[in-house]
Amino acid sequence: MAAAIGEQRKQSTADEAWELLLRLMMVERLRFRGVAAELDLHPAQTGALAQMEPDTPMPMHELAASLHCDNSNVTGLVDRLEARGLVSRRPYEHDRRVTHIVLTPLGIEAREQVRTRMRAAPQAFSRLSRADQRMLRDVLRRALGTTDAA
Amino acid sequence: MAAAIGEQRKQSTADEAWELLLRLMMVERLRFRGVAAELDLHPAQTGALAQMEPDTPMPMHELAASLHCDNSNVTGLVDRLEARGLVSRRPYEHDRRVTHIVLTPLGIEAREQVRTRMRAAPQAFSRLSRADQRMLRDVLRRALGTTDAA
DNA sequence: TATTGTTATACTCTATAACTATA
DNA sequence: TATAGTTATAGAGTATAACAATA
Repeated sequence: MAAAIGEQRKQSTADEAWELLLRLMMVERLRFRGVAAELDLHPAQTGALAQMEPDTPMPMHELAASLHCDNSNVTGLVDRLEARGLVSRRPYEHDRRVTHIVLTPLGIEAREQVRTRMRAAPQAFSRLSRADQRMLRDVLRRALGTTDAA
Repeated sequence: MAAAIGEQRKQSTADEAWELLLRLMMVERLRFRGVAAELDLHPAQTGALAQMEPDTPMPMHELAASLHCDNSNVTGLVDRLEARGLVSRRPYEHDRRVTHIVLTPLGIEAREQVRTRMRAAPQAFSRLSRADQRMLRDVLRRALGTTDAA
């Protein structure tokens, strides 16, 4: 039952941890989708909102870069967010090629919804003792680099 | 610079761990996309392949369930995988409403590619000591339930 | 009656290429 | 020349509703 076709050889400890993490993320992805659906937004749209800061105009090409997609993609994305009243375009005087995007009050609210809902730890974590939670956090800090390296 | 608008109040230890995890997954998502792109497949298509087992025919509605999407979605998905020679449809005699999907040899190979490439732990984990790796794995096991509960 | 898979429809995402207006 | 954003185009994902075949 375990050694089916000879599929899995030796799995390192790190690989085992990664497998567990993938399983967790599969579950959590449903939460993402649920939040987006409740706001009647496409997942990509919630992603865009999550990238933005209130009162912080963002050049469209910068949004494209954060989303790892083409500029042309952002045009339509912003069109639809703007039609929904969540963001608005604003010309940027110092470089007239650039257009800035800003969150509207409605957009700020939606963005807060997304962030607060997604920032809550998964249910699976509440199962852990406080010591385990600290251990998990500290190990992840070390993995990602205490400073900022990703 | 840290307390901008009063955005973040108190963040629990579990929430901190979750935030780190989200940061990790943002990076790893690029790996997913890269693997799919290298195989010239859409991410959803690689997901479908990953769900299937070699020599294990799968009803289409079951595939839809694993992917958390509608049956009608799977029709087109399988159409395209079949056109690529990665899967094939097979009638199921015992219930003639059902169609089974099976991986072709080419599909098995692609599925192996996807799985082996995605099963490797992220680079961030190699930065950890063996003790940390074990700790991470064991905590995650406890979080997800040693048995199977998610 | 309920389920499986398909079709039709509509909307969104996504990339590429060509275009403009700037720089 | 290079960059920012748009447009046009094409292909894929996704859901809903309606449908035929089967249970």
